Amino acid sequence: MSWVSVKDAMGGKPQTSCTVKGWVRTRRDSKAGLSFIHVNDGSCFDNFQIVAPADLANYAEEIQKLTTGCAIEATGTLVESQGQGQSVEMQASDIKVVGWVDDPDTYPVSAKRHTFEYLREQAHLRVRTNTFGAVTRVRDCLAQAVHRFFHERGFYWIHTPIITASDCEGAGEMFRVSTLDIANLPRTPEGAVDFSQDFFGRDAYLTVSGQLNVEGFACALSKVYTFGPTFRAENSNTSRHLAEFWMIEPEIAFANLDDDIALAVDFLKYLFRAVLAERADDMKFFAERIEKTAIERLQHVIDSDFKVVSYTDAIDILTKAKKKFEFPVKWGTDLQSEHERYLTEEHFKAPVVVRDYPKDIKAFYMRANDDGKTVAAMDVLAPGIGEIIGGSQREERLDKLDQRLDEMGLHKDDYWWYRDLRRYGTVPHAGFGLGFERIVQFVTGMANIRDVIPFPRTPGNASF
RNA sequence: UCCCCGAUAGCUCAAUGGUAGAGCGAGCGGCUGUUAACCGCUAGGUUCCAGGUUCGAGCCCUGGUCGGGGAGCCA
Repeated sequence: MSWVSVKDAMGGKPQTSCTVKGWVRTRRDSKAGLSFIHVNDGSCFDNFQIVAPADLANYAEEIQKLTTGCAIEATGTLVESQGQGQSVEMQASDIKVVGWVDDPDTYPVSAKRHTFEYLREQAHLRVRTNTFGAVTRVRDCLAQAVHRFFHERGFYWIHTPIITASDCEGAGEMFRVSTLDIANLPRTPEGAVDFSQDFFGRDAYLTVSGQLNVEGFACALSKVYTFGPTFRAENSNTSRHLAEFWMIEPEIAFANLDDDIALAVDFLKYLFRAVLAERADDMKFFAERIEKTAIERLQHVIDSDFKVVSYTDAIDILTKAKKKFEFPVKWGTDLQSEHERYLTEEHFKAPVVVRDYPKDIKAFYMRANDDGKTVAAMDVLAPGIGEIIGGSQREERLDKLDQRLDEMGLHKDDYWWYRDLRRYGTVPHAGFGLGFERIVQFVTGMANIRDVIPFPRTPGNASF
């Protein structure tokens, strides 16, 4: 039998017949001889009102026993609603109960307010709530927009490896990947674990970044990006960190830091426009119930000219600021989040790009500037959230790259293929990285990053 | 990982070291073209786990687990 989504039913023509399927959110009985059933199937934020007349064959036996969470299939005629709150509803002629709720008293997602902390323990059911349904749709909208943005501009999506044999990526603690018997590890004569007997014939890890890999593809296909899972084994217990998260990393060839910044600005504006246009229903909910400024702050970023300021000038601004900072402002040290927030929220009152950071606080692959002190790195700071993007122009000159590897005590042999890219037709290139969940957080206003990913993985928690 | 706070009914929270309570949810009934409706009644407890102090521990002490806020690290 054909059926339609709740979204389509609500936009349907009165006096037409259809079937909808979904899960009961609430049921109210009226002694006027009918029940009101609100059904949601995830196709949109709103619930669909089904009017069940008492003369349905299963009215007393089943309809009046429906509780939150039951799955039903309802067939009837669309009519203009006699009540407030919806324009179209269904006058049902047949309602089948597809799945009952085993014990309504202990149904974990009953029709009442729940804390996000509690719902996190019910991650398989929390998506049936208004908030998590909305988060899921917005997350999908953003993911689709990410691919659309790059596709429209001729970028290729590169599936960089999840497993890496490179333990020198330097971006954080890594998860080891191994098939060795932990209870009975093979040993070398010296007593070390013998990874030559492991699956890959050496030690291996889960990736912390696809950047080094994707640089190779940029130096052949010109415009590329990664969008995939990323893993950090850091013992971080914050509302902004996950052990498993999704990261987006574009990389462009024949490009400098200015091109990189322009791309980042376009990218953010594109994503925010997409979500405002496509998920107005969910964004209205976030603005009403989660974060009052959810919509206006996206619009603000879309309408703003991003300010671009050098790190050195940013230090100057912070030094002259009347505000007292907990951490001292000093050239050569990284900006604290309080410093970043001052720049974007108080001084510029707009999104800010800070560029040209001291080389000693940045990674080896960032391109040395002519001043000998700074590198072509940039961070995009947004009001209300702080750092949202980090990127750089990459060092394409082999002698300069080797110099940095030496200075930082890294072994050239470990980077042989990365160095090859500088030996064979090297070109200026640049890119940036952005944590997908942080964008979802910024857009929705959700305070904890664990609530914007379906099944969060954090230290001490890999449930579900 | 560090600092601070917390864990009691399905959920959110009360309870001077002395009989464990309320609201919501659930069940039953009433009322109503209703909107997370409203009114009444009923049921519902290994007080996170393991020890300890005490005549007596939800409450005090020790250790642990998990959660929250902040910090660091970052995306």
